[in-house]
Amino acid sequence: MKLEITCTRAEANHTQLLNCQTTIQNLDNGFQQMTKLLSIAGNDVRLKILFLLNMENELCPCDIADILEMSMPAISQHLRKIKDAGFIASRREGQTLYYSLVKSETQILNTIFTSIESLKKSA
Amino acid sequence: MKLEITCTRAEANHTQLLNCQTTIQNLDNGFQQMTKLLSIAGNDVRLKILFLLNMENELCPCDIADILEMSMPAISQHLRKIKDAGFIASRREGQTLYYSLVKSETQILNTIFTSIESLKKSA
DNA sequence: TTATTATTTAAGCAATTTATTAAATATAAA
DNA sequence: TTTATATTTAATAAATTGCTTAAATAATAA
Repeated sequence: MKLEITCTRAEANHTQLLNCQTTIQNLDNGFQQMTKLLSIAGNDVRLKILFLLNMENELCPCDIADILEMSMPAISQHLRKIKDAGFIASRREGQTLYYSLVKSETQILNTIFTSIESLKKSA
Repeated sequence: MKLEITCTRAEANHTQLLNCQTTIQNLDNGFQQMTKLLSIAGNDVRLKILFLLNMENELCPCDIADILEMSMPAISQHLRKIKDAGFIASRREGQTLYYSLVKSETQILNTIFTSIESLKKSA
């Protein structure tokens, strides 16, 4: 495992830096998966969609569009992105599609939702 | 609080939708702050920087550039973005700037870091 | 079949992101 | 003062994001 040192300050501990590099590389899978979740949730609209699905169990695109006062295509495209990432699933009932959280993939979101609620207090 | 209903399906419970809208609006401050954190952390490079700062307590831009094998300006611009958001701080020691996490603002990240580490197992 | 409703998809576009390269600061050393 | 090192800033440019509008599906109702 190579480590190109560009910084010449004495304090730079090459062993420390190499160790950091190894750790980051070993956790590559974790970083990839977590970045996927956070980049999905790191958008105002999508975070609200995820929160709402957690709160209401399932909602159709139309409900979400009404609640967030946004257009259907805008919501639909966010839903598609979240679904492609595997964090929500849909079931059809007639013309209506119901979206819901894939619980096994979204455990970390519970911490985030709780935190959002607690941030209210300090407002 | 108005609610424009665009969906005509019978199951759509207007009270439920209005309640959702109220909840989302009441938590506006929480959503804003959480979106800020998640949009910062929802980038591969920045998530790794935050993880490294948590692991090593403080690092200079040069260390981070070496570890992640990226250019100094690229790292510097990520650091600036994280710092502008208030999640890291810096102290100067001669020519070197040391960056570290602002603990009070990054508690939620601990859950995320733990999760990254545990995702390794299932790889 | 035709019309209506729920939803998605596609095309286009403005705004944002993230890297690169080159130039500017800031501190320390010769 | 001149030079070197650590870092930031600025100017681009390519890629991505997230909306809009219009068209395409899919299921239901008339």
